[in-house]
Amino acid sequence: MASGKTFPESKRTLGALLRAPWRVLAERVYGELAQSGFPEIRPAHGVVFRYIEPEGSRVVDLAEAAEITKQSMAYLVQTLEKHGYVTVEPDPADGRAKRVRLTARGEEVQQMALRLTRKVEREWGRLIGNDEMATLRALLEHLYDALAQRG
Amino acid sequence: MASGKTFPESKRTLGALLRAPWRVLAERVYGELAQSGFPEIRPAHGVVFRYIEPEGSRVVDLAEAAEITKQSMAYLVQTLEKHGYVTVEPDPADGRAKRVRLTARGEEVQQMALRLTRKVEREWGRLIGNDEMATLRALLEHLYDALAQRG
DNA sequence: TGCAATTGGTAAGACACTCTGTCTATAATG
DNA sequence: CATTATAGACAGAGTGTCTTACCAATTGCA
Repeated sequence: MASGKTFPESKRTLGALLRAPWRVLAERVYGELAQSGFPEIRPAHGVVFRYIEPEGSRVVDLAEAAEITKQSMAYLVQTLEKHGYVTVEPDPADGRAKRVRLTARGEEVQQMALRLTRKVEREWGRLIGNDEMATLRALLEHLYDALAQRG
Repeated sequence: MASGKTFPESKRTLGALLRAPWRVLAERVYGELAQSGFPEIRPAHGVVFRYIEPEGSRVVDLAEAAEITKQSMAYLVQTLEKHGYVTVEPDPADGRAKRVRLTARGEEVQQMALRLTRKVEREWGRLIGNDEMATLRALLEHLYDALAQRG
C-alpha cells in the first residue's frame, strides 16, 4: 500500500503536528543559511530578523515582540552584533536606550531566510497539494491572529 | 473589522505560524501539569511520553523516534527516573540494553497531557470554528505523514 | 521644580537541553 | 574465535533561557 507507517492517535497530538514540521523547516532554512556563509545564524535568532524594524528597534521592544526577557534578547543581539549582522547604537531620542539595526549582511540573511521559507512552502505544496498547502497556511494565519488577539 | 493588529507578510512566515501556536499549547499543557503536581515535566520530556511503548522502550529506540542523540535521550530519561516517572531496568533479552518503562505516576502524566492537549484543541475550535480546526488538524496530519515518509 | 516611580539596559549566576567525542561491555557475524 | 556493530555511560562544551540585583536616564506628579 505505498504509504508508510501509521501512528496511534497519541503520537499525533497537536503538539507533535505543529512541532515536527517546524523542526523540518528550521533544519532546512538554517542549514542552507549555514551553507551559504551565515553559519552563526541559529533558529533562536529568527525572532530578531522577524521583528526588527527598518529604522532599528530597541532591545526591549524586540524582547516584547518575541515574548522573551530583555536579557535573553540582549544575548541574541550581542551574538548577532559580534558577527556583523546588526549594529547597536545609542538612541538619540532616549539616553537609556539603544537602537539595534540590521547591517547589509543582516539584511541579506533576512531576505534569504524569507526566500528559503517560501521555497520550502512551495515544496510542501508539491508534497500535499498546492490547494491544501494554501488552506493550511490560511488556517494557521487565522489561528495565529485569534491567539494573538486573545493574548 | 473589530480585529487587532495586522502583520506584514514577513512576520507570518511558515515558521512563525507553526511555532507560535506550539508555544501557546506547550505553555498551557506544561503549565497545567505543573499546577497539578507534576512540576518537573518539561516540554522536552514530551517525546518520551509520546514514543514510549507500554512494554517499555530502549533508550536508543526512544532517541531514534525523537530524532535526538541517545545521550540527549538518556539525559531526559534520567531526569524522569529521578522524579519517579519512569523506571529503568536491564533488558533481559540484551545484556547491553535497558528498558525504560512508565511508572503509574508516569502514566498519569501521559494521560493528563493527552487530555490537556485535547482540551486546548477544543478551545481553539471554539476560537476559529470547529470545522476549521478539524480541517487544520487533518491538513497537519497529511503534512506530517508526507514529511515522515520522505524522511 | 524636585523627588519618586518607571523604564531601558547590564551583570552575574543558574539551569535545561543539546551536541561531540571517547569509552566499556555485550552481541552478532564472518 | 576475531572482528565489527550496538547499547549505553561519562566528560566536556555550547546555546538559549530564566531570576535576581543593579544602574542610569526619563517621566510624571505633588
